[in-house]
Amino acid sequence: MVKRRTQPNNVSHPAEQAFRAFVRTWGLFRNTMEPYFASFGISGAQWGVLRLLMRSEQEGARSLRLTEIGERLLVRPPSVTGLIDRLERMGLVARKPSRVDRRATEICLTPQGRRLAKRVHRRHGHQIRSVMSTFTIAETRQLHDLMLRMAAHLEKLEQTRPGHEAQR
Amino acid sequence: MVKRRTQPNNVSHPAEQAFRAFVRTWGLFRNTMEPYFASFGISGAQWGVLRLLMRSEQEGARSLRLTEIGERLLVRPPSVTGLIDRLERMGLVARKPSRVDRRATEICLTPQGRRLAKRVHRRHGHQIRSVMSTFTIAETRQLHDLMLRMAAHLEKLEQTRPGHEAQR
DNA sequence: ACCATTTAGTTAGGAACCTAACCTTCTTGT
DNA sequence: ACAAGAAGGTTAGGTTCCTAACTAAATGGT
Repeated sequence: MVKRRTQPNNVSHPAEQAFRAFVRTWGLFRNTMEPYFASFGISGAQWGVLRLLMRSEQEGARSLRLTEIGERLLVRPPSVTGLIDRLERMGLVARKPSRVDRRATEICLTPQGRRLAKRVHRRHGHQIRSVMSTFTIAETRQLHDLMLRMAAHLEKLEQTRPGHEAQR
Repeated sequence: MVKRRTQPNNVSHPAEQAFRAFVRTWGLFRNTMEPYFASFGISGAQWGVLRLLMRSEQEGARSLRLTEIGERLLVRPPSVTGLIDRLERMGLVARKPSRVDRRATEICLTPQGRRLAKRVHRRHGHQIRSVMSTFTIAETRQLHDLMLRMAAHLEKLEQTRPGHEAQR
């Protein structure tokens, strides 16, 4: 019985420690953010959509397609369908058929959705700075840099993953 | 109409940039890890449970309570119930009533669950190092440190949050 | 001793993800 | 021109999370 490539018990590779810390921190982050969004009557994912629509309005685009929303939020089409269904039922968002492509649906904010998005946006900077307030500016930039690098790496991994032909 | 505490359009605070990068990276991370776990026929959450049980076996404790599992995985009791239900149905885990506390249930690995956990564990180091392979060792340690600090901060925030009496 | 509270776990119902399979409509190769 | 394939979106069914409300057992104060 040969022991190979195995760390001594309880002493793991630095990569594994960082990996676990990342997972755990995400859990705590989620547990912090969801109640915050709930205080506005929405979820984190819903804020993602509202924010995206608000942004694209500011850039002159009045609406987005489901597919575009999914790509930007890293979520697959069926999830977007459900997300938009609920936002539409809440009166925050509206679907309208695209003129140029009869398969496509355009999503835009309703006036009520726009008001809510602005209300959240006004408080959001506060919330973010509160969550990030343990870090100095230098550390914040370090984190930003590490996250961008990791994201780029994961995107590259995804492209080279087997069984990855036509999807996404 | 006074503009206060608002960043010029599209140029956000460093904290906000890091925050967004963290969220986006998590999305990519999830999209990488879930298919990996799926190749073993389990989910990330299920691996969390199997790993915890494997660890506690190594430390001499043959079983864990639902509540303990939930605390360690940062998940609430009803989620643990469902998670264990499915693992039990898959034959990877078994429930048995505690002798010392008739309210409590002890969860332990079945032989099949133990075999699977070991099989995943053998590949897991590889997978982790592949995900983290963009980082130098120094950067990995930096990430680890930042994550631990952020986790500690979020735990502190949680304790000072209003409406937080007897839960968790 | 006994009643009130706390703790362990479950159930019910809802949101956010996923894959697989499907219908339409657009695009493209011949 | 037209059939094959790609692309936009939905439906079906499953997992993982949540809160609220519940049962049963343990604990603790008087």
